[in-house]
Amino acid sequence: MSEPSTIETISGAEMDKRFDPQSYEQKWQRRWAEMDVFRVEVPSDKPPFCIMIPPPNVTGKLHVGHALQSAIQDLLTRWRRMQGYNALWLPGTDHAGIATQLMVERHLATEGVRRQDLGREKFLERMWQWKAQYHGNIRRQLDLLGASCDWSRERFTLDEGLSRAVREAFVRLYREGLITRGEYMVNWSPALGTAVSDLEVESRQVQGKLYHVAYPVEGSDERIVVATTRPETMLGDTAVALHPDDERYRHLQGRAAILPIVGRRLPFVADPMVDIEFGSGLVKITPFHDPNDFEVGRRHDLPGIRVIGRDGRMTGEAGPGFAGLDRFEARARMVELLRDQGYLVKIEDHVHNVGHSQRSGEPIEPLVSTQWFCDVSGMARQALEVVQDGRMKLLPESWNKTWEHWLTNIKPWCISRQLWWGHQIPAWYDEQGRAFVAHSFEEAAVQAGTDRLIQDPDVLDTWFSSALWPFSTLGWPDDTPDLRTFYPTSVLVTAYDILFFWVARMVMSGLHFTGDVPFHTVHLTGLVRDAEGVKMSKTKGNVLDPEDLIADYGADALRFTLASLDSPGRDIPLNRDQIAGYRAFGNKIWNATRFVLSRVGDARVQPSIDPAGLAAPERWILSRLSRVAGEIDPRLEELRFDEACNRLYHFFWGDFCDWYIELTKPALSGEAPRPRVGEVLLTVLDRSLRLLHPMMPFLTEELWQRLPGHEAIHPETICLAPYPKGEPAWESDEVETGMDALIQVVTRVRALRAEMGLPPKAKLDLHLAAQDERVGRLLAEQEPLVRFLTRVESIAMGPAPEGARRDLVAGVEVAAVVGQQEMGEEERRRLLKELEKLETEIARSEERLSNEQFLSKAPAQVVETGRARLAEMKERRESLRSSVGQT
RNA sequence: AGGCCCGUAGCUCAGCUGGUUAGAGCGCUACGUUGACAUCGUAGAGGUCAGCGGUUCGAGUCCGCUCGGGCCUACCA
Repeated sequence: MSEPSTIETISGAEMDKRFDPQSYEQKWQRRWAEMDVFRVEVPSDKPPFCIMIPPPNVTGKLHVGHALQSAIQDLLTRWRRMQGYNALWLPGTDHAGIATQLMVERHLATEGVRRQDLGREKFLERMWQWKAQYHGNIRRQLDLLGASCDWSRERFTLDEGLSRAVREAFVRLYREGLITRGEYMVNWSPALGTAVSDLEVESRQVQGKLYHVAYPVEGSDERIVVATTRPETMLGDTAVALHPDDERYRHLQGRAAILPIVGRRLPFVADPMVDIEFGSGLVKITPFHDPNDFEVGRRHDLPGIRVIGRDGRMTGEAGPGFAGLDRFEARARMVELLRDQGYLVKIEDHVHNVGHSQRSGEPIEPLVSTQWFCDVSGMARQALEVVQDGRMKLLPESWNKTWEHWLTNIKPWCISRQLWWGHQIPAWYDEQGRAFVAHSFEEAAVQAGTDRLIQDPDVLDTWFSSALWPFSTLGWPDDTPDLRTFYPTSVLVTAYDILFFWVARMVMSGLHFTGDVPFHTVHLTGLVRDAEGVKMSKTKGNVLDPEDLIADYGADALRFTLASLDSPGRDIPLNRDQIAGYRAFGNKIWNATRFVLSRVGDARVQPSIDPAGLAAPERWILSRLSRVAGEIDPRLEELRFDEACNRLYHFFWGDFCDWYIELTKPALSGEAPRPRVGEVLLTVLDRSLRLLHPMMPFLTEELWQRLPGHEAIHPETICLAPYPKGEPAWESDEVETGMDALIQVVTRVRALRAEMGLPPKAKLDLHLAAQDERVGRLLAEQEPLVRFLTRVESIAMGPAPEGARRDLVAGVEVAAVVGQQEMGEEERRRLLKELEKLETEIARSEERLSNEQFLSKAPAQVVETGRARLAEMKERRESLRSSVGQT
């Protein structure tokens, strides 16, 4: 796809009028790769900065959420790199156990093949082929975005290195007694044929039925009533529970009920789990098919009966009429039988929550099963602490409570999965079924004293390996230079929807295995939604594909859009209009550069500029640039990408293009020459491009390479040029105040023209009178500029003549003389309306300024500005009155 | 049931520790095209900051309640 790229000289101002991102974006991505600019060296004198990519599914496709996260990660990495950090963005992918295996199984199904037909080995071969086929997609897409990853350090969770880390972690936890194997109630997904963790179960509200069933009491004519949403589980009942304090059922204690249909004896047990208020206050207990009942069963030593199997069908133990039936068919059958035999008391509609398998969508079947569990309670406490004591920051902080709540209510993590794609559990069984957990078969064989061992067929939850990602990718468990240099990493950027799946587990395992947090800061982004704020989904057809967006608008526009929409604590509505808006910004930057290059003659970019000897417009833009540059680092340090983007956008478009470039025109044309305008233009452009580079890497590189003299900043690439900072020597309040007045005067005159309904070319004479002497001087010096920008005939410095239309802005009285022009009715009405507003404003201001409380309690500064404001409003009122009064 | 977030211009959103006249983008209106850019320029219209109460000299901002919307956690059979 790529013709060999040549390093031709890119200069000259023969630029197209419209910019075309396609023409240069991938060229630069290739060239950066050839120059190897993103590879980090270790050890290094530079301070380390490191971000681990949240590894996407190795065979997946990046969605806009990935694009958002990647844009931010790349922004941070490029910014730190330019600041002189040894900045590593480590890329990689996840094997994504269930998701990927499902994909391949579905693919096989089209050939009429099941994985069981192939057998484990052959099936895994297919999996690896699949991985090989799609693996390149992720890199290709990240390249499209302009990601500055160090691909020499790319990792995959099933790589040998990471697999070793997984085995090491497993063995350690096992030896510490934190990983155990046991028979417990788990969330079983019949369609997937595996257990899943609590997090992989999503509860959905379901319109169901509540069946009230009569159970005879043994040795009497009494019948008690129990309620259930799942009558089919009755077949596995082994008790009926009541609350120990429930007076109504005191007489039942020590006795038993008889299970209808089956006739089994069900002892009554007293357990506080029963809610006296709900239903009859009696609960049927099915220890093997309900998580609560499982606990009750344990407490009372009740037997369990497995009536539903792993395939979701009734087992032989369910009895002849049921064995082999699907669990939902069994429900219908049971209801029918109960009704026929007079046990069914009533059926009510009942809205309740039912756990569904997140991956397959079907209802979870709670089953008792032998699985591997990880006790994370101790690690959870540590993870809680590091947020509380500030060793790790969650941003936005509003997540702290959720973090706390989840970690304090955490249960053992079921880590085994009945799948083939993943890290096979490093446990081997001898012929007696004893388990030996070890790093390898050999080690297990030594422990067991035999090599007649069979490895546990199950694999680990995908998130088990992801939990080790921040350090396994750096070489852990070995003590590597990378690990020493980059761990703990700097920032984690991810969406809040995997806070528990992934972030919490990384923190827990990081603290446990390395004794340190895996990252200092977690930046939780919102979820990207469509223009209406609706979650994107394939079925709704509202999915925006980053590749399409890049093709339509360019990667830079997409990146800038995403970064500016990343406000804390909010989901992100993305629409094409916004991206088009930032593409226009790219075009603006392109054309501003085109203008500068075509007009600056021999001038060159200056590494530094001494403002002494420069005229006010030059000193103004340098001052503005310095202030904006000084605002970017703090914003990026706080991860406020939206604010950083907005400031740069407004500086470049507003200050630089709308004003400064316009201000240079009379100077460049020779109409009103000023010193070193070209140098200033180029230097401001250079720094602006550098400031924007982390957000818009391609465009800024493409343009920066064309600036004469850019080599003095960095010989090769803007990627490695220093990130600009504020230049205190450039900043001047006086110049900014004066130029601000000039800008406001110009704006006011233009508005006057429009208000008076004057054609743009109608003659106008201007009188300007500044209250501040320095402002007056600046206006006088720049008189040709003001004339150029306002297109007035003449400007006189001094008080307004009789009959002029007067106004006051920024302490400057602006008076326009318009020949015999009469004031129109419309304009007169507008002025009167404005005067009226001004009057109420003045009244309010006077009231406050005469308030003793305000004067004594408010800070002097506030009182001061209040007074100045009042004075200005009064003057403005005078001006307006005279304008209105004279008609 | 508990927790969290949100309600600011027609739309999507900023507004930091309370302090002048509440901002942006898009959209809308009028005008403008002999050269940086029509992916543009100039000027403008548009908001009782969901509601009520409180704290304060001062509240979009802090506190309480109400209404409306969203999300997350939870075993009510």
